[in-house]
Amino acid sequence: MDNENEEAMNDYRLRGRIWIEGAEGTFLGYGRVVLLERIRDYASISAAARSMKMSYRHAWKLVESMNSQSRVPVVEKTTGGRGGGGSVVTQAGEQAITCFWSAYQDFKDFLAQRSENL
Amino acid sequence: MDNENEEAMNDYRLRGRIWIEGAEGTFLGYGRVVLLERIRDYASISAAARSMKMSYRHAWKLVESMNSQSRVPVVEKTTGGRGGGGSVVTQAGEQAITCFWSAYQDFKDFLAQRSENL
DNA sequence: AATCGTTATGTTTACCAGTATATAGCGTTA
DNA sequence: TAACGCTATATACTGGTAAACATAACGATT
Repeated sequence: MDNENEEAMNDYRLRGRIWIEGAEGTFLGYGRVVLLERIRDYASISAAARSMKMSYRHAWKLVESMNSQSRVPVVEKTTGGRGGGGSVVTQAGEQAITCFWSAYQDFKDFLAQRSENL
Repeated sequence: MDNENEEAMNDYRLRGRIWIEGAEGTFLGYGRVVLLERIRDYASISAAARSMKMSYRHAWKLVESMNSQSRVPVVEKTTGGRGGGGSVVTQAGEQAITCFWSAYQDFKDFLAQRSENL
């Protein structure tokens, strides 16, 4: 196909974000899910936060927010003991992760699809 | 259908936002499109801004941003004259409005669709 | 009982987007 | 030519969010 006299290529992109809202606002978003995954990987909120260059305080608040909006906690925390304690992502947490990535993938497809012919 | 022993109704909602990006970042978003529509309705950036309780400065910046990212301006501004001047939304602006609402509607459908069974 | 690294939580600081304020320039109309 | 209300633009202020800082509590292990 000859491109010479065609309209200029579309250099606009459709972009966006999605999140899952619960009773108190955001329940799950991109950052929260990545945090969950890292908590799972490191078995520690503080290590997860460090790995994302996020302040522990902030990470802790996010976990509180998620737990308080879930019937079953997404993260179980242990205080004290050998190594000072730690945290694990529950089955419900794993489901939340999967659920979000599923919606996220569809959303990415949607954006790519609708980015053509803007 | 008997609801007694069913899983609790889903009280999560999938939410999100979308915007169209150009070379310098956001080109069109919800607020910008509403602003465009009001500029069209009032034939004035300042009246449009007032009607949205948005500062004139902010509105003006948004218009600059949109115009600078569009091959053809979306708003044409007139300085001085009867009434001090004014602004009109161009054909390209109208197209931008339509284009965004179209994507927005599809996005709303997507969110509603994916909100079921979270 | 001393240690360790984590969870838990309050307090202060830094930052930035948007608002407020102020002023100049413009050009048609009366 | 005076006036009007809008565009144009600089500077200062503000409020809310995230980061930074600072401790305290905890409990298995040694």
